This record gives sequence, C-alpha cells and structure tokens, in this order.
Amino acid sequence: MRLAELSERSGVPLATIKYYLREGLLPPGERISATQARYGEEHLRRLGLARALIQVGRVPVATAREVLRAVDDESLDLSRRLGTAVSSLPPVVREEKAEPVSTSAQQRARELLTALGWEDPHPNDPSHLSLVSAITALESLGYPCEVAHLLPYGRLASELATSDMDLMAEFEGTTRLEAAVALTVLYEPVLLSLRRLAHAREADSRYREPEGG
Amino acid sequence: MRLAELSERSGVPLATIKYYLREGLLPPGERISATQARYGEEHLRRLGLARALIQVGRVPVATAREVLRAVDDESLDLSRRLGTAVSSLPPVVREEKAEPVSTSAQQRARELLTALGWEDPHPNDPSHLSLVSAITALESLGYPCEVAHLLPYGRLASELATSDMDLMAEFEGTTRLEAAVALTVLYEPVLLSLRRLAHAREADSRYREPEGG
DNA sequence: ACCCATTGGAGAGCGGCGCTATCCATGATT
DNA sequence: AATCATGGATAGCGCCGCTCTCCAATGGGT
Repeated sequence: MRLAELSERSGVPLATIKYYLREGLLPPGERISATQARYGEEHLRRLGLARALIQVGRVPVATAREVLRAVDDESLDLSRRLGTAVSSLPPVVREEKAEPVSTSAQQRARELLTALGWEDPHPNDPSHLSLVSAITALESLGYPCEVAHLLPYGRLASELATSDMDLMAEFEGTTRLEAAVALTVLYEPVLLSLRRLAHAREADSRYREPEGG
Repeated sequence: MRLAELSERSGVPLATIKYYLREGLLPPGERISATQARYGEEHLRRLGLARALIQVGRVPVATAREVLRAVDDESLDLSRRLGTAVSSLPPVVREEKAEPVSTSAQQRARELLTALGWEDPHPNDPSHLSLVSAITALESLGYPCEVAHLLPYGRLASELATSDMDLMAEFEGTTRLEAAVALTVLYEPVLLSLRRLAHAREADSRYREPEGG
C-alpha cells in the first residue's frame, strides 16, 4: 500500500506519517521506484502502536523512536530487547524537572523495596529514580509516605506485574516485545483512571452530604 | 516575607513565582505599599504544592490554577470543594488527542464497573472517559483487555483508595483538600514506578538468560 | 510518446506551553 | 539626596508535535 492508503486505513494524517518516517518511528517503505514506496501490514501495526504510545501514553516522539528501535534491534536476543525497550520508555518523573532527591527519600525507597522482598534494586534504574523523586516531593510537602502506606502500592504492583506478564506470554517473538511495550504503557492510564474513580467512590461514600447529590 | 525570600526558601526561581502569581496559582501577597507585598507561610506551602503538581504530577499550569482555586473556594462546603478540585485535575488521557472511543470499549468499561460493584458510573466523568479511551486504544491494537484481566486492576485501585482516604482523613479543613489533591497526584508516579519496577523484576525472573546479567 | 496529476521527500513554519529576560516606575535604604 | 531593590507588565525564547509548502521524479491515461 502507498502512503495515502496507510493514512486512510490508520486514520493518521498523511503529513504526520511523513513526519514519523522522518523521525524514524516507522521503517522506510520498500522502495518501488525513485519516487514511490510500498508499505505493508506491519507498517500499519507499527503506526498504530506508535500513535497509541504518543497520544494515549504521552510518550515523546523522540522516545518512541528509541523504544521502537529497541524492539527491532536484531543484534540482541528477545529478552535483552525487552529490557532495552522498556527502559527506554520515558521516566514517570523527569529527573531534570523535579527537585534533587533527598537522602531520606532514598532510604525510604530502599526500605520499601526491602520490605517487598525486592532485593537487588538498581539504584540508577529510571523507575527507581522516579520513585525516589515522587517520595521526595511528598516529603518536602510534609505529607506522609511511610513504608507502611507505600507497601500496599508495592504489593499490588507486584500482583499486576504477574498478571501482565501472563498476558504478554501469549505473544511470540517480536509481537511479544510490542505487547510488552503496549501493555506497559497503555495499562498505565487504565490503572490511574480506575484509581481516580475509586477515590471518587470512596470519598463520596465517606463525605457525601445528605442533600440530593 | 518578600518575593526574593519566598524564592530562596522555596527554591523556585523568582521569575517563575511572578509568573505563577500572574497566572493566579498563588494568591497575591498582602500589599504593604504601592511597590511592596508580603507573603506568608501559607504562600510558601501553596507554592510547594503548585510546584509539585506541575513538575512531578505534570499538571498544566492552567489546570493547577483551577484545582487550587477550587481548594480555596469559600462558597462551597468542604466535600464539594474536594469534588470540584479533583475533577478539575487533568484527565489521564486527553480526549481531544485520542481516537474517538469505540462502543465496545464503552461496554467493556461498563461491564468492568458492574463487576466491581461500582454502580452508578457517571458516563461523562473525565476518569471514566479516560478509562474508555485507554481501552479503545488497547482494542484497536488488537491487545486483550477482557474484564477478567481488568478486574484485578480495579480491585487493587479500590484497596488503594481506601488506604489513601484513611491517610487523608488525618488532615482537617483546607489542609485536607490540599492533601487530597497532593496525594491523588503525587502517588500516581509512585504507583507507576512501582509497577514498572515490578514488571522488570517479573520479566527478569521469567526470561533471564543464564549468562551473567 | 506525451502530458499532467500524484507521490515521496525535505525544510520551514506554526501554535501551545512553561518559563525567562527586559524594562519601568516606585519607594525602601543608607 | 543618591542608590538600589522591588513588584509588575510585556515580550521573547526553546522545545515539541505536528502541518504547510514546495519540488523533482514518475506512473498512468490517452
């Protein structure tokens, strides 16, 4: 299929697809002649994934390129590509924007991971740093973030990870990598939305005023 | 305290504080003379909260204004202010950027909420719409999002909400509203970071290569 | 074979956002 | 009185995600 058809079938504006091609989010089409190129079904799949990462997952375009590049990196075995791809995802909290982390937050994070039985924390893992940054922010505002309150979050995260990995295991080869990226990123809004809905429910049941609400 | 001191104690650049004042994120200082104003401790608290929302929680400045305005809205009782404040938070998925929601995703979301026992879903609730948008994206990519897999997410969200509300209940008056906003927003990165760490752990234990890793 | 609309490609431009730098009149400080 | 900092307003910057414009090559209809 040609660019115009790829655009129609995906719903992504043609100029945007050109931009994604330029940025390396999509592999170039198969050159048919000096001025034409053909695109296949897997371009369509890739485009959908890229679009979802960017628009739903809020992944920056440059980051999406790195993630997708890792998925395709034939020089690595599957498990390494998986690690590279997900660690290329943008950090939950961008380091350069948050305040420098506090040592007490670092220690608290370490205690939490220990209590969860998650030994061997890589202290430079972007997710670990994001965790510490978030705890730093909570502490600096004077809000509680004792290990006791964080523990449920960790245990639940652990359950979800197991469930997610079971889901991923149903895919094979490169599609498993794509699934890992997609499920990691796209279940985040699911989780946050559900948490907010649950908050609203809980607040409503606790503090609802008697008058018609 | 004057602007310069507020800047020093908060670590926020002076020009940025001016900008926040202009945008209405902070109430104006108490005017001492035609060219001077004083700021109190609660300005410092507010500034910290605003900064954390913006930098850690990625809340847009204009949205943070609405949220903080709701916290201060003396014309409403506390429970109403709470509802207004959290519903002013930016949606997890921005409507205008994602594809229009699919009806099957809508139905799936409804089934999920029913299965969770969360009756009376407000179908125009921003969090509900975000949930449906995320499910739409997963479906359109061909990834599974059966109620069976979503259910654990919902149940865990419910547990977290209870735990969060217990924490909030320790605060009184306006500080409870601030706590609600702060805990809603700032525990999101905590949760996402822990999930990603758990993913990495789980993937590692399942797919680790024997050679030194 | 001829002609013209279409294609893929490249660069510049745009609009939104979160600041940041500049300027200015006033009044505090010494 | 002289100087300098302050608060306030305006304009500009840098990044990002597109979007617009242009262009040579070409394939398709006749």
